[in-house]
Amino acid sequence: MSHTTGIRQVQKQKTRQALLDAALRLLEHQSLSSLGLREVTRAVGVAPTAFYRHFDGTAALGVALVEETLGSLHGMIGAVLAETGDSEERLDRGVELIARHVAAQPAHFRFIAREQHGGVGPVREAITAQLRLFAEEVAAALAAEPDSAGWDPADLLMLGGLYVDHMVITASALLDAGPGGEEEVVRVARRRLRLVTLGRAHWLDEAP
Amino acid sequence: MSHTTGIRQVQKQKTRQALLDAALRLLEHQSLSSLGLREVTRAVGVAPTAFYRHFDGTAALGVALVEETLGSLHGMIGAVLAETGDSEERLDRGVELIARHVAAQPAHFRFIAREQHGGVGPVREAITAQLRLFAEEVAAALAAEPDSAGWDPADLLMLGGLYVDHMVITASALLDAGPGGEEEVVRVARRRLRLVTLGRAHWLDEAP
DNA sequence: TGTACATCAGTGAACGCGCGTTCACTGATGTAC
DNA sequence: TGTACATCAGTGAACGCGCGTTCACTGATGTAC
Repeated sequence: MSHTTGIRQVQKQKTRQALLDAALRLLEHQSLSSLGLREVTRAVGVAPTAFYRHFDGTAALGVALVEETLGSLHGMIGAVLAETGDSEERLDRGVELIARHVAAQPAHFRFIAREQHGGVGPVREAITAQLRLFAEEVAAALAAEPDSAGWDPADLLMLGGLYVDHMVITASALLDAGPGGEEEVVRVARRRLRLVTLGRAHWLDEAP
Repeated sequence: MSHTTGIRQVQKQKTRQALLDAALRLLEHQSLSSLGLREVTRAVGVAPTAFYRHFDGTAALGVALVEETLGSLHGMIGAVLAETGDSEERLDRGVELIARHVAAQPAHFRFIAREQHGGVGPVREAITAQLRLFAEEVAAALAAEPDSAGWDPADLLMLGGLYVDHMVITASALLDAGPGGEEEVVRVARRRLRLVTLGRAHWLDEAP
């Protein structure tokens, strides 16, 4: 049986986390494909070779960062959308939730936006898979609403994907906006969401 | 007075274009920040030092690629949107226009999607500026339609930006989809656009 | 048209540098008895 | 509890390699007269 609280495991975990943190900081101003293994270990203060005790290479570290950023978010968006209140209130809360998360972990979301279409295949695939999961969660939350009666499940997934893509775009726009421009970004993001919600309300008006 | 058709200028232009073409091909599987100057000159078959006769560095080459990709597209989208026919027809044509362009120049659009949030500042800024121009052009085209009577110009720009972001997302999705998945991507993209158009039709229903 | 000089796109050698990866190692932590 | 051995996270030297950039150059093209 393995001790999960042994000094060794704790120390190893600490070093691993230090590597992730240092990499994330370095990735604020460059992309993963140009991040050097030695750059990361130098920032942490360990020998370059120590890196291999934790990751196969920088691509594997990138995949771990994807998990760290998006893994903890599952369920949160669905929870907000499942709250009571009218549509407008809920989407306002959704935008605020995203704004809060982005503000709390800006570097994480910068990384996701940057690597979503970046040059490192495994990382790109990990992000795509996570965002697909979010789209499905949002679709499931939407399906539970009375407004969604009569909707094709594929169209609900389409809508979920639209919300998720909007989330990523908003996060990225918030990061690109200076400290002063954030309010404007949030304002436009809300109006975009309202337009989508209006379209949703009239989706079944025409023949399918 | 400078001869613009001199043998020298023609040859220089050819080499410059060869550098751009080679770089674009190399960028299909990596991002600009990891692209090496020597890699590009090697692919073209000139000495590494020849690169400096044309570009300050790979960042400057990236900015030139942005211009090459998006510079020629101005006006085209606005022209499609300004055509006669109902909204649905026009947006179908818009999606087809994008699909055709992406299919015709896949590497160019891969590059734009990849570097839109990439690690090279000047390139990111060039792409943002070009996309902003597109959003304004779309907004201007929309403003000319009877449907847009009573719309706040800022909201029209919001809508234009929504269409442009959707264009980029669709282009990227088309590239990520295998040869078989393209139809599904186009189908979903059309439904997303229809939903946005529905929202647009009911935008003025509520009090502003 | 012919000649003499100027321009400048592309060359090739050379440089110092940081990279990723290998390897045998060390010494603290963990385990068996 | 104490001892003897096993594990394994982190070390540090070493390697070959390709990188970006510099520099003085070459020779075809361009220009002046």
